[in-house]
Amino acid sequence: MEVSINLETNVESVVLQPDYYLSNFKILLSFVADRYSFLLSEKESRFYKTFSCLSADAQKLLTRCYMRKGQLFRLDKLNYTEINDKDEALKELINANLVSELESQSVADWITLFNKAELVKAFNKSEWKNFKRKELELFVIEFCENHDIPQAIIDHTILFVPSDNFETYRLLFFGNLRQDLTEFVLQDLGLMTYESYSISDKSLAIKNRDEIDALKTLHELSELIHSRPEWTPELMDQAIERIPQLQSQSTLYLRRRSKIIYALARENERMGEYARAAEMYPQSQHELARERYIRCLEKLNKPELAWYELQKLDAEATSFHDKSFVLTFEKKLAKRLRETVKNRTSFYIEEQAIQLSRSQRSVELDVCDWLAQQGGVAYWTENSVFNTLFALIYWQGIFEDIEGAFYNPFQTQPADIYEPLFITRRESTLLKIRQLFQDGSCFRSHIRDTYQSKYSLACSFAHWQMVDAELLDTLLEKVPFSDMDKITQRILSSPKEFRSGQPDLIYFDNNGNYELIEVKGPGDRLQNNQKAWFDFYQKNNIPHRVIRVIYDD
DNA sequence: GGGCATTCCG
DNA sequence: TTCACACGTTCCG
DNA sequence: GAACGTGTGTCTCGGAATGCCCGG
Ligand SMILES: [Mn+2]
Ligand SMILES: [Mn+2]
Repeated sequence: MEVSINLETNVESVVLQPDYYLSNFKILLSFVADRYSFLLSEKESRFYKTFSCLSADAQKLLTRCYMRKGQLFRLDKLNYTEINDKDEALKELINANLVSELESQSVADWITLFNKAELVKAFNKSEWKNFKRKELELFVIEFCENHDIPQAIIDHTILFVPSDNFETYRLLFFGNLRQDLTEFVLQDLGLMTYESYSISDKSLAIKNRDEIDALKTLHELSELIHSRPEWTPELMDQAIERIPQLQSQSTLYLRRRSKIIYALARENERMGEYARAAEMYPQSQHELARERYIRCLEKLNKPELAWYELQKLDAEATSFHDKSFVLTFEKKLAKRLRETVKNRTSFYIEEQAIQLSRSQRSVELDVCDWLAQQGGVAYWTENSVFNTLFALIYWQGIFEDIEGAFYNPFQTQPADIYEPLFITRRESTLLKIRQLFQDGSCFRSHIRDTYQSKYSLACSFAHWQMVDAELLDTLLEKVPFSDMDKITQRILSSPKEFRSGQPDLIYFDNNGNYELIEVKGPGDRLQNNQKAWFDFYQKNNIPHRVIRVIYDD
């Protein structure tokens, strides 16, 4: 039986209104004003009122600025045909205190707004022409210390458009600061379609005022870390100083704070600051924080404490990663402390070595071809196959209207998907789904129905382009339901831990069998999360293989 | 002038 | 705003 | 072998414009 697919909407046929972005911006503002007014400061509430009273031109100009990067703009670069009277709009915005002309004389503020040619010309220094951007900036800065800023620069009107109010609205609307107004456009153009869950009045991303400021700070720290700066002790001090100390049980807040603390502590390790790192890790709920903490204790010459923490971790360890860490690290510590270690069986798996001649393509594709020569067909899918099946099977649970799970219209997964309570909150729905499978015959139609009705809807686990209708048919035909069920149940038990680590290939031979195959190049080895899956396959009689490629040179 | 990254836009 | 994976180097017992 | 750092392809799309660098 074939799986048919709804045709996607024709992207070309969609034409947006000239003021599409203003409509979207207004939707965002009113959504927040309706749901979160109890969190807004006086200033933020006034912002909404003030904005609403502006002329359409002024609203458009301000929104256009918010859509751009940064808070400083050259007036001559703000050109929009749909704005009738830019100068009048600007006057309005300045009167409303939403925009001001830049007063700062600081070079660093305006220098990025000019390109090299403009700077060379404005300073009338043709000898600077061949400098690289970085060098040129140094000369400009030095020159401005002793001279007036050239008229050619001053002649440009530079606008300062503070975005802190908008950032608050954006944070409350999305529940994060990574999404922005382009979400609306992508949806309107039909490039992205979201599941139509309902968002109740009580389903809020943030519930305390203090969390707003804390989350903003965490986002700034996250951007700092992501920019990979040169970590000097001073910079690190400043960063750590900024970590919010707010006591809140909000999982959103704790998760993001834990991530920042972990990243900064890890950076302290690289700087050799093990003592400080060891102070930080216990404050983080990051899944690797306990391991790093113990490593730091060992570096700090506290093997007894490290041993104690390691035994504690061993008793509580649930993840394969923690267990294998305990296994290797206790040997190292035991030697030092003359302790004895329990005899544990470590993971082992046989590899099949094959010899191939070098090609231009990836080793995975080489093995796909090799398998095809043996008969049958192989797909390079990594995690996408079983994550997609997981989504298809448990879709109704994943997108169930649970309070707090969905708080903006552009989510690809519920907010609590990585929490242990995810399953408990959806217990009855998940049970109903499982009951469908009691007689073992309904699962195919359940999966097919979901595939057909939800096809192309955005879900962080569903990879529609990777698992096309043909592959889905093959899967349903060749993979026994009991295997599919075991694997997807495992993903359900901890989506965060088990959404990765699945092998490279899925292979279907000519005798109706399937097999999960990990390809390893000459210098590559199984990673921990890959071992965890193979361990699971071994214990559950799921067909699996590791193929080691050797190139004949 | 080509190659590449970033930004803006719909 | 990654994240998942592969690959190369260094270090140590 | 263990541990670490880094590179690469996914990136929520795809095109146009801009800016920078580098080699001819
Ligand atoms: Mn792989
Ligand atoms: Mn592989």
